[in-house]
Amino acid sequence: MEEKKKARSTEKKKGLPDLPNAQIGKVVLRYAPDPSKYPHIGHALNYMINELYREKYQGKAFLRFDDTNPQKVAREFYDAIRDGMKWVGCKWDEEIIASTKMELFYEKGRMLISNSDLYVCQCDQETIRKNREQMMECSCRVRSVEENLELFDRMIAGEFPVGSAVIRLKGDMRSKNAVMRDPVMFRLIDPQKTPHPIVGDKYWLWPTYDFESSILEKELGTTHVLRSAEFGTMRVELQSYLIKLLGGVPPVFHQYSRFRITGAITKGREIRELVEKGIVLGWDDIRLVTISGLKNRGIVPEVVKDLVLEIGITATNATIDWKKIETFNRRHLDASAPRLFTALDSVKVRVEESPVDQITLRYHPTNDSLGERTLSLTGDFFVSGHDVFSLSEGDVFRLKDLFNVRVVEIADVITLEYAGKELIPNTRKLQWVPVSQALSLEYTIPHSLINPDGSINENSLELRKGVIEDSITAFEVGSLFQLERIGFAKLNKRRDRVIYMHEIHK
RNA sequence: GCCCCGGUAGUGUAGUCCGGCCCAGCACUACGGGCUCUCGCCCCGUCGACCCGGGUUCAAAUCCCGGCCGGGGCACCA
Repeated sequence: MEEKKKARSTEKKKGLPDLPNAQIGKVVLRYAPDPSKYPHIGHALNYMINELYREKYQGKAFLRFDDTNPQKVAREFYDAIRDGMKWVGCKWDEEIIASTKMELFYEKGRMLISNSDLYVCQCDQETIRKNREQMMECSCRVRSVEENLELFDRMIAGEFPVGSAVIRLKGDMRSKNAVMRDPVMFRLIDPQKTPHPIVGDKYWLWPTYDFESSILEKELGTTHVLRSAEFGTMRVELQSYLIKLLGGVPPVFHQYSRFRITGAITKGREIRELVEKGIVLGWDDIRLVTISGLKNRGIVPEVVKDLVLEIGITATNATIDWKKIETFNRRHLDASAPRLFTALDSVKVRVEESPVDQITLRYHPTNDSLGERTLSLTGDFFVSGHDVFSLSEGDVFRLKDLFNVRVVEIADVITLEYAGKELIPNTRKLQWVPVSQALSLEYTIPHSLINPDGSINENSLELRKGVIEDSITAFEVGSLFQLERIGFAKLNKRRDRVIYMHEIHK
């Protein structure tokens, strides 16, 4: 019994569950973002899910931009998405931009019209909506193939005003699934008013998502669609139906639930509001969970994988605690980040007759590859004000990794005296910065953007000052550190003798 | 309103298909302890859950029915 329990607990653990109908080497996946927003952690998770399955089955993956709504897509997002995917560590074999496949969509449109699967509908939007609700077919449905073909080409040519006609699928107006009730496959969009960032003002007639993605699913030979549940289960029937009409085999659809992050704003619209109101500094603000925000914050991409493996691809709504992200990140950073001494709200102390004038310290207690630095000492040090606060005259404490000191006098400058080199068990140990090697530190601490009551926290950036050892100048801007006894931090910039950093997390 | 889907400790999950090996496993958090020249990492321990009500059965987290709660969808968005 004991053994069985053990087997059960160790057997799982790593990796995502198997996909149905998946064979090594034959899986075809696609990342299908729509370039109308900056990618956030949710997209990162989606990318990673696909990436993990691509690896698991040694499959093929496409990056496919579903950019068939010129009213929404914008140039800047294509690169933001590519960058996000690269950061997360996703690989793709080929990139497809849907808007460059318009002739294919038209060709398939004509084919389906010829097969009487599509028809031109000239009812207005409201009528279409009502008819679908009441399961009623409209008279446009009986138009001849020839006439449909002619109208289709005239729509492509821009001869119809926007809104005056659409192309619909001859579905099933009596279906329980409302999506199957003759959905719109093409609609008119004025290219003069909203030119497309990739193809400009060339096209009037644009496929809808269901049509576009189904065509491309078939062309690409997609075997598995892994996406979040926001697409809805009703679309699966439609898209499968369309793919069959085109002579393809529908992929396996796997839709996992969306998730929330506690203390973070994940809705694109709300992030946009924060950016526009100037509450955050931009889409890459360190308080945001956009991919660029996380990257800026100092979250390492491995965390995305950790999260996916932890959450899996279940249908239940998951709430990710931001603390979880910190925990995962801390583990990665703990192994790789150099340690540095910092004193916040620094206070100067003087050690009289300091017997040591130089010391070499490792950047990491166990990671040899990070090397070491040598600090020269004059007897004058900075320590954190917070530490000094609780000191009384006569107290003995230790300057960490250096020697013990006894408090002689607490005045403007705190005077200490050397009190031995040997480590005394249970002594307090304070980190220190030699005055001769101290640079000013501007330390920003990000707090949650949301107050416990749900309102926006307008003061979510706390600024603290201190000093940091000048060893930091040996590192590049963007490097990640552990400031001992303070937290993990990222170097943002250096200006003259001032170092700018922010706290990634404790 | 109409369609789906889901509800296992504070959180995330395993188990549910094919009822017994589950008086429910793992991880994070919290708490306690150990290690450590960091308030970090690591190690050990403790608390803690099958939404509710019926039914089927020798036996139900697992099957059936009803309820409650949560999520998604029902666009000329993706």
